[in-house]
Amino acid sequence: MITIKDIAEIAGVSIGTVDRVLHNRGRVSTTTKASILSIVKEKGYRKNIVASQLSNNKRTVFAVIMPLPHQNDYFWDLIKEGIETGKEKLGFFKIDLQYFFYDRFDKHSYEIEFKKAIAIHADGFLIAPVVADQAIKYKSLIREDQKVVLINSDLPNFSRISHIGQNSYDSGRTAAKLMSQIIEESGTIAVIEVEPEDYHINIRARGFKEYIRKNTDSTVKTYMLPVENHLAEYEKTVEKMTYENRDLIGLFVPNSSVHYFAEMLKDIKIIGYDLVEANTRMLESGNIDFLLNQQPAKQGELALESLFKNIVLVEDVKEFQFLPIEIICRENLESYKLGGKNE
Amino acid sequence: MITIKDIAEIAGVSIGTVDRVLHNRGRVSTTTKASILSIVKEKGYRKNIVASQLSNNKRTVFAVIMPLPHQNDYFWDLIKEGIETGKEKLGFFKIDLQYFFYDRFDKHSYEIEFKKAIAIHADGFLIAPVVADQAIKYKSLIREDQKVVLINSDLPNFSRISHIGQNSYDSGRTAAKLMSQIIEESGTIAVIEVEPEDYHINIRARGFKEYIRKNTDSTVKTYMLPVENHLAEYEKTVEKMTYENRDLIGLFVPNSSVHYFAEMLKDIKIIGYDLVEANTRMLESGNIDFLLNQQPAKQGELALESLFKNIVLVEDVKEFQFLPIEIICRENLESYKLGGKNE
DNA sequence: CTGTTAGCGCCTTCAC
DNA sequence: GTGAAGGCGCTAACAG
Repeated sequence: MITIKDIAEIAGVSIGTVDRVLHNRGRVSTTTKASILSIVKEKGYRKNIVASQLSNNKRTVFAVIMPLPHQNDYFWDLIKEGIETGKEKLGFFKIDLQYFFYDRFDKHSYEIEFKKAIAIHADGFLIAPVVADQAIKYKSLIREDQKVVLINSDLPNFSRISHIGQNSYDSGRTAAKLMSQIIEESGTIAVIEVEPEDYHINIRARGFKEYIRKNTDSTVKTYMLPVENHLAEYEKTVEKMTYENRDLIGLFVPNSSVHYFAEMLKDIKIIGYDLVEANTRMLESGNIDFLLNQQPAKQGELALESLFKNIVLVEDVKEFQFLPIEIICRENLESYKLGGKNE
Repeated sequence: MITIKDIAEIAGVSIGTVDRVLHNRGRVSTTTKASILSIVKEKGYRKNIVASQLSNNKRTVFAVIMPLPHQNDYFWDLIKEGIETGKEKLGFFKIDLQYFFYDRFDKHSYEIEFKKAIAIHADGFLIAPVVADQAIKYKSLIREDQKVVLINSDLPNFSRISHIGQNSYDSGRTAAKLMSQIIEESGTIAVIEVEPEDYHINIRARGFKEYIRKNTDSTVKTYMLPVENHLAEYEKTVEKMTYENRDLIGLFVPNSSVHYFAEMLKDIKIIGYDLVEANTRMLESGNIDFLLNQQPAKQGELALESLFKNIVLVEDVKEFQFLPIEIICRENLESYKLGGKNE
């Protein structure tokens, strides 16, 4: 592995000069610059980040903008954990994390937190843009040289180095496949949808419905997820669902709120999302048949790793990083709880 | 973060002395040693590996001892890939990998390769001890100060810093749960077992059988996996299986050879293991219903990471690291192929 | 037994 | 424009 000193020697200049052209700072005569660059290219020079980090005294700071951890049944807490372990792994590299949690149900919250994040002049942003319209509205506050990674859901025309998430459509289809296997005969299957802003959730619902229609004799019927997080609202929805469909055999809830429904519904097959505490309990008790998982922790970890790779190591990062669609039932649940972090 | 220099200052000694006690090299008076250690503890000193690596000129070398990558339908190649990406992530840290591939079907191969591995005086060993008896027989050749990580299967009384694998019993139960869901009525389910030396495979079979017996009305019947990898042998087994059981409704193959069976058997439900090429093709075509995955790549990566952590960073590593039991069907297969490494 | 010193490869400041 | 020099934190060799 060639070093900056080697280059200097070959070019017949000092390491200071080499450094200058490598970082595009200070003035260097065009001739020496060209000669240095050609050596760099020819010899395949890559900077030694270990040395670089040691010497470099500035810390790189990342702003994490995401919903309050407790929202969506603590789903976001899992993401946060992953970000944390990502930082852990980066060990002695000088990176700072600053969190900005917004209330996803409060219209103004995103703006407030986002502007706070802008103010710290971070080198990179890790954003979970659940409130799509808001995220798009303020995105121009991010400077060109600040890198962003979008996590969990993607946004069109949002300039970012990477999006980390899951293929929502296939995920819905996977749920449908399972549903079709576990129902004993055909009937009506209820599908929950959500407010349009959270569109990747609805894509799951679409994948589910299209699969069921194409591959089974069952019918699907759509119900809206209560906007207010009150038990009474869920009860109303469940009542309506059961009243309207005497032949109700299954329910698909494309997000973490499946446990609310599972608690009230017996004798039908239920498939939902996310290994949040409330859901895993229902899975264990048998009220929920399958949960799909989107590896929130892994998403967080990958997101941080990607920012680091792009900003600190100055390496390219894949524009899309889709994680596996994980299927969880009672029998393999334990193996997921441990998550490779046991004992 | 406190540095070695800070400690020296506080203790009123030179950094050389501090270094000596931290590395247990050279003689240091008991008093100064005690005082330094107390400061270390009190201030929570952790060595800066970035600086350490930069300064340290010796490379640490790991010996990887595993079956030939192409064996078991290229399963081991997946493990190897994981080890490789693990190394990739360790980037500029000076670690060397040396592979020693043994032929798992050749009695003497393990001994030969293992002795070669011993000869390089590695700092750590990453061993996949499929041939349990051999591995145990020669383990004493490893020195006390050499750390070992066992991957894929574990060995009793084998002194190792960590075992990385999967809970075989639960994995069998998970397969059984799926089988019980997809069969339409009861009948006979064939289960394949293997030579006893590969015992974790048979534990899967046991988990499967016990679940089926307890939770369904179906019967299970055991057949042995052909020792010789000839198509004719598989054909014989399949013939026997179908001839003996007119009501054959399902087949469980607890390892990667499921595709041989799937190719010949129609109209029954089939569950097997591992996302090797031959199997994923059968999953796509519908001949196999579910595959369980044991994250071979992740296993490899974790194993390398664990060695690194323990040897280079001198940090503790969990003794058991069990990975999730992953369920794959046609609909989520694509998401696993990408494996977060796409685009 | 203990202190000093010269690097590891890169970055930054200062002087010419 | 360019070079020289000091330092990041740790290691290892050398001198007492």
